[in-house]
Amino acid sequence: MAERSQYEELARQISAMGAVKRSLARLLPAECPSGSAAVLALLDRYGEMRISRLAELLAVDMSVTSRHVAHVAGRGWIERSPDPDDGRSRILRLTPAGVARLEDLGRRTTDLFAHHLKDWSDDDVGRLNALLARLRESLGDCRNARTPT
Amino acid sequence: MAERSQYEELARQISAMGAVKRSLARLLPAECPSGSAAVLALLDRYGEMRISRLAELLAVDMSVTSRHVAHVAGRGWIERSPDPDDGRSRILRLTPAGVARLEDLGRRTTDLFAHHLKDWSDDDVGRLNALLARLRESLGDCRNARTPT
DNA sequence: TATTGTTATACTCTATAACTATA
DNA sequence: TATAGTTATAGAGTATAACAATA
Repeated sequence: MAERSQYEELARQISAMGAVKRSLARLLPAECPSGSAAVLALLDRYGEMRISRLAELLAVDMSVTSRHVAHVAGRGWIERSPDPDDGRSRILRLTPAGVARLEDLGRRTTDLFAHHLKDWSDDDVGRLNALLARLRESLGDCRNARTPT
Repeated sequence: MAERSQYEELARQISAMGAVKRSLARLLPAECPSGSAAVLALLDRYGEMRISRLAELLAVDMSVTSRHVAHVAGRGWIERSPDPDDGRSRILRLTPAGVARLEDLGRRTTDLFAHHLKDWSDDDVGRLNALLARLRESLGDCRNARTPT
């Protein structure tokens, strides 16, 4: 259990990550905004899946996911085939064009980090990745169990 | 210098922080959205300042900052006094009502973290805070030096 | 002429709710 | 009746550009 002031500092840091996120987003071509890029990245990492699963991984509502998916499908970066087990669903899968697009995106972000994070060690980046993953897991179920005003 | 795959993982983690940020935002009263909360927090931490300085700290355009400031000023949480050294500027300062509002916000976020981050040590939280601060510093000047498409 | 700040406009991302189709 | 997905609508946050006032 950490001190209260550390929690407030953490809240400030999280809030300020928006600026970092925007830096990354500015790297992207106008045709492929960050929502689209996230869809492609997850399909690459976890393989084909349905929209509901994608929405879970993105941690956004299914309606939002549906729009992002429609966007990338319209560009030919993914294909939607019928789900043999459930007529209501379709299976999403990267196309070769989607893979190519994703490789381009990976190159852009890698270039940015390689330039600005020159003095970070492999371990530094790994530690940050691990802590962020843990943070998301710890806060993962905030969505449903809360006390708003 | 870290490996390429770690950079791509970092990009994914940063992108996914949006969900964590929204969890925090859902704690806030409707009257005080996250932009307003950030203004109050920075004025508390750094003391009175002008809009342009606030925009720098928020890492957001001055036009955006201007709107957030108008919102919190309208609620009486900050006051704007003329800048004796520059007739174009005004000095922003927390009011007692703003301090009270901020204390309430701090209580909410602290409660959330205390509940969900029970198994985090003081050092864990401190390490994450330090790494996030360093990340923002390393990427701090991305805004002006880039190669979009 | 340059800078501080404000406002108008537009775009992205998001959630809620209503709706269709299938289970 | 319940679930997967889509679409319409609304709201927050942001950037760009045009503008006012002062330096």
